[in-house]
Amino acid sequence: MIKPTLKKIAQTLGLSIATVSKALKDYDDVSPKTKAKVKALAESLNYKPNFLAQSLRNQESKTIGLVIPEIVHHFFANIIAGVINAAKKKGYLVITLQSGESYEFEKRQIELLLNKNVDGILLSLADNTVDYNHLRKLIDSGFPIVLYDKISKSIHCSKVVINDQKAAFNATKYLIDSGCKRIAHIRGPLKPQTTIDRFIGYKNALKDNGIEFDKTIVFEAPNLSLEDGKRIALEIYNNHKNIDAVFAFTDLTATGVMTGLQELDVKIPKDISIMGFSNWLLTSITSPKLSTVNQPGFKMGKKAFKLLYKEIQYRKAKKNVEFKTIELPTKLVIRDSTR
Amino acid sequence: MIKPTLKKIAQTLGLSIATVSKALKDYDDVSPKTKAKVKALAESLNYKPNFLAQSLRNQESKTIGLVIPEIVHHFFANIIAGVINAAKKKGYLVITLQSGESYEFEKRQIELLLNKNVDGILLSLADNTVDYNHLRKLIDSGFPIVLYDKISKSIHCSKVVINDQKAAFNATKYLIDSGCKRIAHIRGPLKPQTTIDRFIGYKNALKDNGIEFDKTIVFEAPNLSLEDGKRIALEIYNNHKNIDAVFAFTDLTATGVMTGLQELDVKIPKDISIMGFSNWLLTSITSPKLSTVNQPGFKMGKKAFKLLYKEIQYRKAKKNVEFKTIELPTKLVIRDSTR
DNA sequence: TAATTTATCGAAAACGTTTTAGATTTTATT
DNA sequence: AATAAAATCTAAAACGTTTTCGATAAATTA
Repeated sequence: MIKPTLKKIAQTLGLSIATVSKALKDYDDVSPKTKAKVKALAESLNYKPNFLAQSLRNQESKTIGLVIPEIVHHFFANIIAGVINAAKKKGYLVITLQSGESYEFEKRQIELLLNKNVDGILLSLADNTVDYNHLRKLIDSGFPIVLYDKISKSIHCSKVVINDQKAAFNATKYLIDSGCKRIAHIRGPLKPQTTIDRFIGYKNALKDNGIEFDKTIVFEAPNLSLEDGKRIALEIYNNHKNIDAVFAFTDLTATGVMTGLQELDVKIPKDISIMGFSNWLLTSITSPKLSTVNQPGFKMGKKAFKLLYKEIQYRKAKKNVEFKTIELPTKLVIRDSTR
Repeated sequence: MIKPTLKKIAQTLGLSIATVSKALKDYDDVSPKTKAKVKALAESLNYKPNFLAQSLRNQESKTIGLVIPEIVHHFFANIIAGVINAAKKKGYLVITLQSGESYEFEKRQIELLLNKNVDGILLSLADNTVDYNHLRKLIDSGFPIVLYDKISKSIHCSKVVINDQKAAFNATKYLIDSGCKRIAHIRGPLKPQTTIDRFIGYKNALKDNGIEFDKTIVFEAPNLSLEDGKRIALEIYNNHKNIDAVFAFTDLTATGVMTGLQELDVKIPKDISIMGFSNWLLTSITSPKLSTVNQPGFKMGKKAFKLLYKEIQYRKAKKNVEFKTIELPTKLVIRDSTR
């Protein structure tokens, strides 16, 4: 009923706590006989070391913190799953916290995690985070942090990202190669690096193919919502009749544009090609099915944990850690919303 | 740089650790003057008590475990968000684990959480869990557990659910009231109570309205996937031409049926009405938009935590806890896939 | 002034583990 | 048989708290 401890085992066996502890960990200054006795009793009592005591003594909690902008989000949910999956394999547990895309929350959540003595933190920057001093201090103090997805180039630490520029370049190039000449782009919230990079990729693809960049057909979707997309659809229909393709920052907005245009009797992809980004579940449900760029969330979560784990190990061994940035490959997924 | 402790504060102030500890907690056997001194120094050093030490001493970790069948799932992601949100308000952190709908995993995850000294566990049963002894033992030992969504009536503990029977009854009744006479049902995996209850609700609605139950138009979707739905669409088209409505266990399968039928040139909702369940994001993206039953995931997560929290408090105070089952209301969401 | 009460502090045990350093016993060596 | 070496064990400190209980000092009462 009551949880067995080293003390109890020691008492019933007439040994010291130290010997019991060492017996269970196969120290070689414990005789085979006592080892056997101790292990047998521990087994029969179903002894499990008290984690809190271990953590306190060893100064490591075998727990990491994961702060996520939005949990209810296909991509981020995949990341959570990937992190938990990889962590479990190394005996780590994951405390998940939501930043809600707010800088203030982000700061508070990190503090919470630090007070909880997590061994490391996985973080994706909130959209409106622009002051990185809280992070820099932490990193300088030697605390293991790995940034994933929404990173900042000005923070010096390990990161896991996709190559947004390249992905956007390829997506745009596909549209061009399929015959589109006037390609609109829908940007996300302005601050994140992802927004900037996809925009650059888009522009580069235009330039490389001799298409002049026109800022009047770059729209903004601050909420990345379906409604944002519908609003932009109307805008396109009313003021930019000659647009023949839309490359959107994310699938949901792309879907909004597509359905919005369809309601105005625009034919997809005959009149306008639509390209999304992320490869959410919904892309295979829209009609026509949405072409998009696959963003490997699960894998990103796994890689991010692995990087963090390595850093934790290095710190423990007092070895020098050198920061690394892992770039995960994306893949163009062509379905039926593009020519 | 290095984390301040009670010891350090005590040393620099020439006090004992005990006094410092008590000063910070406003014990009344500490003079106002020393209280002020201690608090001032603690503040300036940004002292935060070591959580592990507190937990070990107080025998509570202020952490709960959340085991979820599938993280990448609109409904469950909402639950995670709800739990984390409610937990944060009470100073609790959440360790999330995935059971992957496997009984074996479920058992192992619970053990993991127990070893981690969580103060309580929130659990949704894996689809193939049929042996509840591991849970019963835990509950009998007085460990706080709250079951949510996928529960078992034979486990005696607190629960948070929706009234699946009633929800299914209302959904089916809506189809009947709108003129449908031959209504198919798509069941989920057979074991979970939710599958059973929605099936009962469906049957009851038929009976109450003088429609004979016909088991040949009850289909099974073991994976609750889009493909399951498409397969069933074909089956309906080939062998059950007179079906004029489908009530599916979940939105994704409903969408599969709908698109499958549309590919066979069946008109939705003119020829066949489609009703889903859960109100996922995708319901407003399908064409036509899917009618469904709203299942309040976020709220369910919140309520589940609150119930667990209460139980933890009661246990600590050694008060008697009486188990409670909270039934959350669902709502019929009528869109365009039903007449 | 002596006795009593009250205010203020600190020593120490406890939570359950890990690990160092030393103690004790056993075995091997001469 | 005496000594050295090896094998096996334990005491104790440490991780950082919390809390009980006793000690001391100050204030009050008689």
